[in-house]
Amino acid sequence: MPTWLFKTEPDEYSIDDLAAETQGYGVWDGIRNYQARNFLRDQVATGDRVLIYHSSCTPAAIVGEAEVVRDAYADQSQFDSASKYFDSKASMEKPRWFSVDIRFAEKFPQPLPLAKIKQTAALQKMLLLQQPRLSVVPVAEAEYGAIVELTKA
DNA sequence: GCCAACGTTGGC
DNA sequence: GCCAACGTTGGC
Repeated sequence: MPTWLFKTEPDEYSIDDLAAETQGYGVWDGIRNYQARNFLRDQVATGDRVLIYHSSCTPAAIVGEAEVVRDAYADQSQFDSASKYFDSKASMEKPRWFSVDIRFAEKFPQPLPLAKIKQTAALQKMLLLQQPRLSVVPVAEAEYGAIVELTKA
């Protein structure tokens, strides 16, 4: 199964918020970047693993894992004029943005901070480092394995 | 809060 | 289709 890394600002929506979802899954919406959108829409699929990354906080870190439970569908927030994610150029017929649903899997005993990722030889080629502003990023199998090792207690 | 990097918008 | 201006991301 492919693995992804999704970024979120914990002040907005943290892995704890995901774990606390009473419906058993969280709606991953609000992605407003075309490259990230294309990954979500075209490649992210039910069953894929998702590493959850907390950004804009101290320390920025990979904090846990989730699983995709619903393939991409139109992000409802683009149609909501009251939402900060509203997009006047999007229509029901032609949605511009997509969301997926994910289910909390686990919180790592030891989060993996960005500084540590930068120091780890096996993780130097992570797209996370190459394209620091992308919020949905594929993770290579070997990288995933290295990350799992580093997040064990 | 600063600022570098980079994505988006819009006039021409 | 170029490119300047502007906005956003995100680490520090």
